[in-house]
Amino acid sequence: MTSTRDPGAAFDRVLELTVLLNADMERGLAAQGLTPARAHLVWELQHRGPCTQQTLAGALGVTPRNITALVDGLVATGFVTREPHPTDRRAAHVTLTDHGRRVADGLVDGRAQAADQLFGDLPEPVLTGLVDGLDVVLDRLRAALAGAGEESR
Amino acid sequence: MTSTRDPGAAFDRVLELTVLLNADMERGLAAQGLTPARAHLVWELQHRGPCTQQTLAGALGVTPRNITALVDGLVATGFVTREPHPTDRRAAHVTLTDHGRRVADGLVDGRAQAADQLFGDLPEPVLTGLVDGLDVVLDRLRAALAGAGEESR
DNA sequence: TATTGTTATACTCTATAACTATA
DNA sequence: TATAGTTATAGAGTATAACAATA
Repeated sequence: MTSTRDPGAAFDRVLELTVLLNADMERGLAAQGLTPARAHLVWELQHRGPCTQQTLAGALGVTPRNITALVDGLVATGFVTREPHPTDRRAAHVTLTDHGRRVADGLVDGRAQAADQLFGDLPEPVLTGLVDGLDVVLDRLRAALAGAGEESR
Repeated sequence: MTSTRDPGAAFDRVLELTVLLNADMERGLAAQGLTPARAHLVWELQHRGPCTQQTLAGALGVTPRNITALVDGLVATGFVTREPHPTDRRAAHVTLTDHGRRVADGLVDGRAQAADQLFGDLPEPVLTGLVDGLDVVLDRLRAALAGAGEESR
């Protein structure tokens, strides 16, 4: 018999949470006319201000070529523009449009609302227990990933 | 000042967990020669036994056309075969190869190991607190998604 | 007439490699 | 010579629509 307090049960819950959370976020982004990859770029842009595509490639962890494609899409849909870089004529300055900035603000708000909807008004011991548990699991996961990174070096 | 026990902090942890977990799973699957979508199909196939592409389309929640592509890829890489359906000559019976079955068994094991690595040997109050918190959050999320589904009807 | 799977077409995300313009 | 971004090419996942074979 399987307990609801064994490692497998906890893992199942976390997996379901990731699936549902992902679905929820994609739905919200699509309503704004954004894909997850494009939203990520918009998000970075709002936090860093206008920057080059190289910078964005580093921030998103993808190739410069991929950034070209993402920016193309965001330009076509009116979220960003490619401005001339003030000092380097090779580079482009990617900049949020007014619309892009409004949507980006909405993403920040939406994130706060989602956090509140899911975790607001939790009885104090429940929230504390959850956060403590997550911290332990996150530490273990980071350690495991770092170890795997070492191996394949 | 932001507490580490507010809704935003909990949400941040959950998001980081989903990102890291996803990266870890993709890495493991890639090592087996599987993409997430193909692994999902293999997983279903192992739990249901041989079945038609229509059935798989329903199980994975994608279009039949997409299943054609996924099965093409899995046939090419030796995980499954398309057998003639015993009774319906229109349909294909998608079946795991020996290799596919071995890898699928490995996925099941890997999942159990991951659960143990992340959640095994947790102090009882921590595991209990975590599972209780996740249950509450999952309920809220399911309710929110159901509500959103209603609206767009 | 309805169902199963495929061909045709298209969009998105992603990568590598070769190339252009500029530093 | 090195860097920024693009063109060229490719693979994977996803979708809709039209069509063939079979039920």
